[in-house]
Amino acid sequence: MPSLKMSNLRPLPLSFFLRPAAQVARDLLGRTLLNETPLGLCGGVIVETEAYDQSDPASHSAQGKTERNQMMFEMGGTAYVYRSYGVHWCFNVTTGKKENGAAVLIRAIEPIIGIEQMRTRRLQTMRDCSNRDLARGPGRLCQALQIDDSYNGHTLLSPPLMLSSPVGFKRPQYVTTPRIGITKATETPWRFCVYKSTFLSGPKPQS
DNA sequence: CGACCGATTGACT
DNA sequence: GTCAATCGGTCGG
Repeated sequence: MPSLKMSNLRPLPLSFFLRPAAQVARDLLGRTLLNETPLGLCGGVIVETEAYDQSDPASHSAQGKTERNQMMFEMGGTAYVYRSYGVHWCFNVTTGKKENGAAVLIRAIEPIIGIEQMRTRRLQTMRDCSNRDLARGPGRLCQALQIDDSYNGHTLLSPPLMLSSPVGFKRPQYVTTPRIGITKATETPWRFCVYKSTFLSGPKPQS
């Protein structure tokens, strides 16, 4: 069984998030995303991220602030949670200073802690769910970790929802690809994937 | 106001 | 491979 000591439970500091989104997206690979729910701690290791910023036509922030995207303009380290296709939640962490309008979408984790409670939530909409499918994709990840709009605007610098480093953290090898589901604009390679992880969403980034 | 689209998913052919 | 679910944003009339 995974150890509860997988993470030191110290959140990543504000300074980590006060950088360009692409840098933060890359450096979040291999970190832990944890949520303290009524059923206990759950979470895992981040294996896939995407960066968005205000100069990017595909970003929600490209057209300025609205009621829906306002949290994307909060200080780095703030949760931005939005509804996708009217059905799913997607979880982002903002980067840079207030009003910067940049964020990193967390697209997939390798589940480590609280696997049973995550499976319970996923089975509410699935007949069957392998460990691999618990949090592979932004909507699935939010359901597994019980992240919804009540977390929108919440700081990630303190519990219950936190980003931190696993014990003995080392930056993993990674690859970049075009982002998933983007049809606007000239696409930039702002999707970051842990090399050869089996917990990635979408098409395989390497042969 | 109505039509269409999207940083998606899951069931089905 | 196809397609529906479901809702806020955006754009045209």
